[in-house]
Amino acid sequence: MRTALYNWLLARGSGGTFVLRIEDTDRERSTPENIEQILDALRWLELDWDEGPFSQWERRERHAEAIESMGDHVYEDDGAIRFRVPDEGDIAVRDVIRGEVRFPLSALNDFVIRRSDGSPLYNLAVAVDDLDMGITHVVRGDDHLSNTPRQALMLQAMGAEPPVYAHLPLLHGPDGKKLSKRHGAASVQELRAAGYLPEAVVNYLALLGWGYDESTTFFTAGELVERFALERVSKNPAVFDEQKLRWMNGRYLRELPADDLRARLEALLGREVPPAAVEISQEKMQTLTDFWDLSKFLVEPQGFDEKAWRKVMRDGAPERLRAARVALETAEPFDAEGVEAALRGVVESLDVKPGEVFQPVRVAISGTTVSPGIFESVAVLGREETIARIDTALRKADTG
RNA sequence: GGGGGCGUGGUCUAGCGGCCUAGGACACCGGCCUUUCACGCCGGGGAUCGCGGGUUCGAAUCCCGUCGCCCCUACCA
Repeated sequence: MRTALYNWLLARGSGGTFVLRIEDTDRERSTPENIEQILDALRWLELDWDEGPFSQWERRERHAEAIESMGDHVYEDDGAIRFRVPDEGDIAVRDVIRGEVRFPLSALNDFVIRRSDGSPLYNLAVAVDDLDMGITHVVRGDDHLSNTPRQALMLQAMGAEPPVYAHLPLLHGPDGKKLSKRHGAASVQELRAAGYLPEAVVNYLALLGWGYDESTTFFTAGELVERFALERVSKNPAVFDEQKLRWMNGRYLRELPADDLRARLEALLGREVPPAAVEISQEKMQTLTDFWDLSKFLVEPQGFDEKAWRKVMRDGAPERLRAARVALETAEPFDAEGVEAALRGVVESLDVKPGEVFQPVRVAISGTTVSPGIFESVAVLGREETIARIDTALRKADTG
């Protein structure tokens, strides 16, 4: 995140407490709304931080004072204030990821730090903030590296030591373009809505541009705090790979206790979900939103998917379905084991392949060819509902 | 144009002069498991480490050059 959270966070890591400025990526001034969005995202990710005061763009007196303190490093130009960059020499920026980066001053023009209308420009605002808030670390996107000498120059002119910088490699989308709020990054919100778990997102993000050793892939938040080091962050931009995130999310999902998973599903879907449905879907979903696709048929009848119907309901399938119906009418007990015994009995007596009985039943109750385990699904649906849906399917088979 | 940054399989990475005939993960392909789809397990293809020189007994790792991509060069952030 970058520009302008314009506030600081207290981050606690193994290295102790340091004051960090986090900037978000869009090149627009932060509004209270998008600051709130960012904070909301940080809360969702369950990062450990304390919010500091926000920067005040409208601190005209303070900015005037700062400009004053820069003496003849600044001058007026047609109402605006410019910073005077020496013609010779160079300035070094200390960056924990890139090392020491030197910029020849001859390449820098005198730059405007305050507009003629009195408003501060970004470079001035952050330099003053860094000084006033005692910022020790600035962690932001690589696209700001070239801006750093200007900020360091101002800090120097104000008689202050520049903070430690860490310029993170930028993230790109699969399209190769920079990932921005509208693509994936605002994404923290979008990722949440798409059914990703915060712990999986944190784990995946940590691995984008960083690796601990040659084989470790999974990290708890605690391990990350302990092991993550800005010094080890890679220097080159990374492509955000949602497939890998999906995979990782699935791994985290399957580790979740069933009631925890259900609570998260209910929070996301905004409705109650049957514990049994969660249990039988857990091993098949990769994201929370997959659950609904997988299990909505357990909550209410779904229409038949035409493709699935044509693929399964042919070559005597209705007859096998009828046989299954009969067996299920008397299956006892009506749980996964009982249902399995009944349906396997049908398979045996008809002398067909298991799938030839199971698939028609699956389509009958779920409308599709993809669902959780068939015995569990039938058991969760209950005898009455299962029979009713089979009857519906049989009627369709007769008429269609 | 000037300045800065970056360059390991399709993707994310490990690697910091010999343990690299370049390791792991996602994706892909094949097999096993199997009631579908997944999961899981096993196996496979795929990288002359952007390119060219140099240093060295030895380089992905050090140096130089070169090419490509990105950033800054705004009274944007």
